[in-house]
Amino acid sequence: MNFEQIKERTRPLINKVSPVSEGSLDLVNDLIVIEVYEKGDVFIDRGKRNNKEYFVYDGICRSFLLSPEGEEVTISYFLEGSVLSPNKTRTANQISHLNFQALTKLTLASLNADKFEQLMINHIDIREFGNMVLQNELLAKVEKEIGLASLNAKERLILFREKYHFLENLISHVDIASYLGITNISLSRLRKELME
Amino acid sequence: MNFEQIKERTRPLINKVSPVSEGSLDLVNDLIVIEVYEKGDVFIDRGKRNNKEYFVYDGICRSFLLSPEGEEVTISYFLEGSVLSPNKTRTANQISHLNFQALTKLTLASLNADKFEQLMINHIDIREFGNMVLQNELLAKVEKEIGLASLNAKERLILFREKYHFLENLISHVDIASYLGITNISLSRLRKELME
DNA sequence: GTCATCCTTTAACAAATGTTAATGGATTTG
DNA sequence: CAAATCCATTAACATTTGTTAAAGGATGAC
Repeated sequence: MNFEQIKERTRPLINKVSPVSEGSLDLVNDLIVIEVYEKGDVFIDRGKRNNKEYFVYDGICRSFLLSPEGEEVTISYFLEGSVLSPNKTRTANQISHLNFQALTKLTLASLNADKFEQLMINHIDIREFGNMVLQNELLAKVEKEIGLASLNAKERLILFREKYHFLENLISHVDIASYLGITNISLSRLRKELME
Repeated sequence: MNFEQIKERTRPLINKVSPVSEGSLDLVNDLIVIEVYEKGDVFIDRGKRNNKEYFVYDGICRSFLLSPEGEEVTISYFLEGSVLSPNKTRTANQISHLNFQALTKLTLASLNADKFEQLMINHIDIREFGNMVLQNELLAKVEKEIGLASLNAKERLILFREKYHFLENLISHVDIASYLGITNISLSRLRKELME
């Protein structure tokens, strides 16, 4: 992928969040390195060092963690054309506290997080973009939290479908169930119930 | 409260998160305005403008939202000596998407968020502090999310007690139950069960 | 001090969700 | 093509959690 191709992929992705000037777009694109992963690959490991920011060009991935019982809990899904959680929010001292896994063939743009932070400091539009990513991230978390705290599983599944309808036929139901906070058996029951 | 008194209150609060130089501490303290609220007061309203950062000097408060069914859901508790969620994470266009309520008599240090952001941009130690606040905020959310998604109510209550043991005799059980994602009747049952 | 109010507990029953195990379909491997 | 593997579904039963209603206890108003 050459610079122009990268630029044309990055532009709508950034502008969807918070538009930046052409010059700022160039500065961001200068940092981009393309990474490609296969379905199932874990590309960020909890406990390991990571100092990158990521844009999702193609494919779907998820963040997950192990519960105290050792089961994988899906925290978030990230779709094509979205921005991964900001580095600062998923690392401490550059050590990741989450795992990220490709759920399909995955093409990412990765950027050095320190250099991107410098761009944020020096350019108000890039800063605005970064802050918007952060806000959206938190908003999504609060929404999910409210769902988990105040809705039953059926209502959560209905909301999930509104937001991620296409995922249900694409992604393991075990993953989706852990995202919804239920077992995959319960998920299966609810799917049946909602078909009638 | 005079400048020196404010400074001596702010110093440990900030240093606990990420230490800053004496000069930076002065710059932060220059922005501080003291606010005092009574138990029950809602001091940030969802949908209303807010452009402040806050430190909790004394007392306890919570953030909450209304569920689709119109019930209050407690999102987080903030204790004495802690920093409220960063403005950027709880507002969009300066409009708050959360409510914040004093659960006891409450003394807050408030700071203009734009001026504080400028301090973050210009001073690396203040920026580190701000970023640490952000990280801690997200970490707490992810922890809670995992709890809600993978533990049953009894296990969540046990974790809550480890983290906030003193709150249980101080705060309405209705609030705590909504934080745990259960009804107050269930909470009462679990309390009894855990006493035996 | 008594009444009123608010909060917590308890009880009885209903509904939702979990657990374990078996089944069936789809996909991959050899 | 057959065997093996993985995943979703189903069933039966146990457990957890919710709902509604009533009762008890604490607190504050008058």
